[in-house]
Amino acid sequence: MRVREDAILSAVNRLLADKGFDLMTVDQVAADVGIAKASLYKHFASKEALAAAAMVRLLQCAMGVIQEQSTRSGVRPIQRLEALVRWAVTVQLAGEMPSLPSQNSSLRAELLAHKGYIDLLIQVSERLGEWIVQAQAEGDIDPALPSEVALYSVYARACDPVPGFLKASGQHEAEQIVEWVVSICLNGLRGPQR
Amino acid sequence: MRVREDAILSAVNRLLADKGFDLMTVDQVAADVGIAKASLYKHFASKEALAAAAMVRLLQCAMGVIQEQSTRSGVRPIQRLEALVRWAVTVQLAGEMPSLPSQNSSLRAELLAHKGYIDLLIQVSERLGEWIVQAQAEGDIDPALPSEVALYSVYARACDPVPGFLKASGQHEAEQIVEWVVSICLNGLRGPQR
DNA sequence: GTCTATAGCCAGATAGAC
DNA sequence: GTCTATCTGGCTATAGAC
Repeated sequence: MRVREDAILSAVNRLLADKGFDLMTVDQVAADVGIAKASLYKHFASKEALAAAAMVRLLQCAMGVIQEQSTRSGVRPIQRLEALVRWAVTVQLAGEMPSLPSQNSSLRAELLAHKGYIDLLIQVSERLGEWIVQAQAEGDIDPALPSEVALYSVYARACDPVPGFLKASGQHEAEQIVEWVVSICLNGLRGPQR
Repeated sequence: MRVREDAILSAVNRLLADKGFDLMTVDQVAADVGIAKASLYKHFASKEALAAAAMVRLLQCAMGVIQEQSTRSGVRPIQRLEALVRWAVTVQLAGEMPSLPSQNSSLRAELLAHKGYIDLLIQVSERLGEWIVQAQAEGDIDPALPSEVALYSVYARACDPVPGFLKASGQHEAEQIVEWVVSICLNGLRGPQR
């Protein structure tokens, strides 16, 4: 059932964003959805599969943002990148960005074996890579930087602890926090002042 | 016994850097040190206490770097900050930076109750805060940025996934990776070009 | 303070009826 | 596909001898 699985993934997404993979329990997922744990396992083979499916959904959202930015005309590549970074930071600040530990080996294995996930990840990386190279040609990203470095720097905004800390301090508006984090990111990639 | 506890904390530090708090097991710590698990609990009351002690040791190292930088004369505040960021990134890249999940509640509670930890954290934050304000006065950090934002951005370099990813790609030297990450961080804080 | 042995708990996963 | 009930294993922490 498609609707049921969507509800499951929403719960997984929320729990991953809230507690992370290691502290998320399948019992909690089942409780949040309102079904028995055994029923969950009829839809997804393992806890790792749950996380993988949530990550696929996230990457699909990212591709949506990328597609949307691609249709804008008369826009510099750096502005498309900025829009994607802003989206990522906004989602994270809203507590809706699932976070996976890069350390967990069973999870890594499952993710690397998940064709849908890998394919999407490659797609996203290639699209962003193009924008980065173009932005370097226009001088908006330091041409001395390998595009790989810029790509990882963009990806890292999805798990940046800074927005969360600033939000927890309670002294700033969410929109303001997003602007700071986005501009710090892009200014960092722009390179030294001349 | 002081030597024994130092060996324990070294093992904890290594395991925290390698697997993180949730995946680190007390059994592994005991095995690494070469003693029985029950003996471990004679030195530290809980797994959380182990992590807290490791974090205190890390903050002491950070204070050491700060003190050392304070003695340098004729050096701009931004250069002192740069040295600290470089130290953090280097430690992290060497796989010696313990990482704690900001989500785990039992751990957070124990850390916040640990006076030695909190005091050190405040000390470090105040010292770095001074440098940041001075760097803003000299135009090396965007004066429009609350110093708090810059402080968190510096702290975040200790758990930045970018150096690890770049190292895993195997295409770059560690020194080169450190320089990229450090300069991206400082350029980001410098603000927009004029 | 060190050990062996074990208590107690909890989480992932499964069995089997409906 | 959903449920209740249970298995299984691993983990934190402790008991108790030496």
